[in-house]
Amino acid sequence: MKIATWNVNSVKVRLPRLLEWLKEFSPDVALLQEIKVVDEGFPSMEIQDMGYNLAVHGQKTYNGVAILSKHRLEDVSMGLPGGDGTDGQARYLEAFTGGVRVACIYLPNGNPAPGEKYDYKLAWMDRLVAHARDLLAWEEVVVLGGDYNVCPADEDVWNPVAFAADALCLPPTRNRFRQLLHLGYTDAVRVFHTGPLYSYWDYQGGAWEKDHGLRIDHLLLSPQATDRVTAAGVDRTPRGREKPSDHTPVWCDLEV
DNA sequence: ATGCCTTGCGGAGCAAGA
Repeated sequence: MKIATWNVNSVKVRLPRLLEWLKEFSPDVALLQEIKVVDEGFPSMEIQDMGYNLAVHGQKTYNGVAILSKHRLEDVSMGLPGGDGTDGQARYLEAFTGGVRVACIYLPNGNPAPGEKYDYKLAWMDRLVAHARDLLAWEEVVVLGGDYNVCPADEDVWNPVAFAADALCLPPTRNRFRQLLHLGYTDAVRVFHTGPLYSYWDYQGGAWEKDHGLRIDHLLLSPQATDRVTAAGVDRTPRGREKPSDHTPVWCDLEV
């Protein structure tokens, strides 16, 4: 079962890229972030025609997440628990599909740090850690995938010195990501690959051509999912195409 | 030091991204 995450940076603009990638890569489950549309604006027809069921948690202009699955989507819930209903940003969507519980995460960027935005990021991460802990009690095959806006280690940054004070790399950010690992979640890509590996390249300054990237998109696996993972990686192909997203898909294969 | 690019919104030039 192939599960992939991709920050598409506007599902409307990226629709041709998305459709060709779905056809070529044919993931069983696709977790999309930054769709930047309200639910009614989502290109449901085109995607359903390719054999996918949909769960959409949209928002006007910013954010927005969606889950695409070839399997039935059950137990769909919008929003990260613990927000007291005050979280107006569409950044979290969860569902059970094909025997796997999947979360689609668009974690706040947090820049500039320090500041209100960074405080929001850290608070959001604390809520994620708490929810991730709760999920473990069910002993399910869980995949927490998405744009984490976290570079877990220096090897995930093309220039660690330049990014040392960035919200994606600051110690409080990395500490919270590490809490997820300490709970028992596994960074799928790092099971199979060592060394520098990126999932995002800035549009500016020819970052893609110079391979000036960051690894900020992740698939975290519960112990039950880790037992079943057979492969994982980054699919760089979509980033090199016409009108690309600045992110590229990250995927894993589970034997379920 | 700043902008570099891309998006949405709205119909110019910001805000936001990372």
